[in-house]
Amino acid sequence: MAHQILKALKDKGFRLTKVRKLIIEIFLSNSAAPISAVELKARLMAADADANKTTVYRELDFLSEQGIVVEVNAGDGKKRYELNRDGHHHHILCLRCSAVECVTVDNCTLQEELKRVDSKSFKITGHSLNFFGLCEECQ
Amino acid sequence: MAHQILKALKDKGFRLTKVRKLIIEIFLSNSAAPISAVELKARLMAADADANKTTVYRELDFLSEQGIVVEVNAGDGKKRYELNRDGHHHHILCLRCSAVECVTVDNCTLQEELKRVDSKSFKITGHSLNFFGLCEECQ
DNA sequence: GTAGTTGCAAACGCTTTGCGGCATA
DNA sequence: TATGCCGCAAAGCGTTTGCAACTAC
Repeated sequence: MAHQILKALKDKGFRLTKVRKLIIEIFLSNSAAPISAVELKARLMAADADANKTTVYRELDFLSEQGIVVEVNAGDGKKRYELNRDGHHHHILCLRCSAVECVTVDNCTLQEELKRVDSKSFKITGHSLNFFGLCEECQ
Repeated sequence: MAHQILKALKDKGFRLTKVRKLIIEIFLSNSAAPISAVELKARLMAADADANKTTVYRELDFLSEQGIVVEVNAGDGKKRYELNRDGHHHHILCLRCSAVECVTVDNCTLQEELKRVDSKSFKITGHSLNFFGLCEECQ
């Protein structure tokens, strides 16, 4: 799993540093929810790989540019990232604790809306759907 | 139009200052797109009512608490606000210039998704749907 | 007069940048 | 060794807070 990503990076001439490998590993083993830079830094720390926050931000930027992760906007002022998986999905956000969860919507009914909206002057390339509410703990 | 809002505020014991009245006026005459604090400050300046940025932020907070405006998250790190109108609607965002437009979706088909999602541990109270793309000028 | 409101300055949280040094290939 | 990567410090941006002065009612 990780090998494909690592190999692809190496083939492009990028280096496989300790931090980079660990971050990719963390993303691979963290399918549940998008994580922020601060959270990622904490995870690295917990894994005995204390990386500077600048490095974390730069690495997230890098992985995003490489299409390995994608930015997820939770609307709480923090950027979050998750693995760039194939499946189109959306997110649920807790209004109190800002927890984020992924939701798989079997058959995204937004396609009709998209067509309707696209007739306007805007050229639509994508959409994001967020559900807001309270998670189990915060209810 | 404005009178109702102003009267309601006055009845609650809040004061109708020059800046507050002007901001409400600006929101009323600006149905097209949600605006940010910085944009609002610029509009005030243009109307010969130079308000401090702190005041602008506080006033937006206040109007939001009073339910007169609602926060709109464009995902560009800036909070935006629009009049709290009855109609449920969504937004289109330009990926290049961050312009925001409102879209009225006749019959929001998200209700089914909502029910499906609500069965999970999250207690869903709302949702936000944003379309991304390029506006006419940026294409 | 008394609360609600304002401006100023300073701080905040998250993110980015500049630069010298380090380490992967 | 050469380029990519790193940490540190500092700055950037949008936003918030503390405090004293002000003003609408």
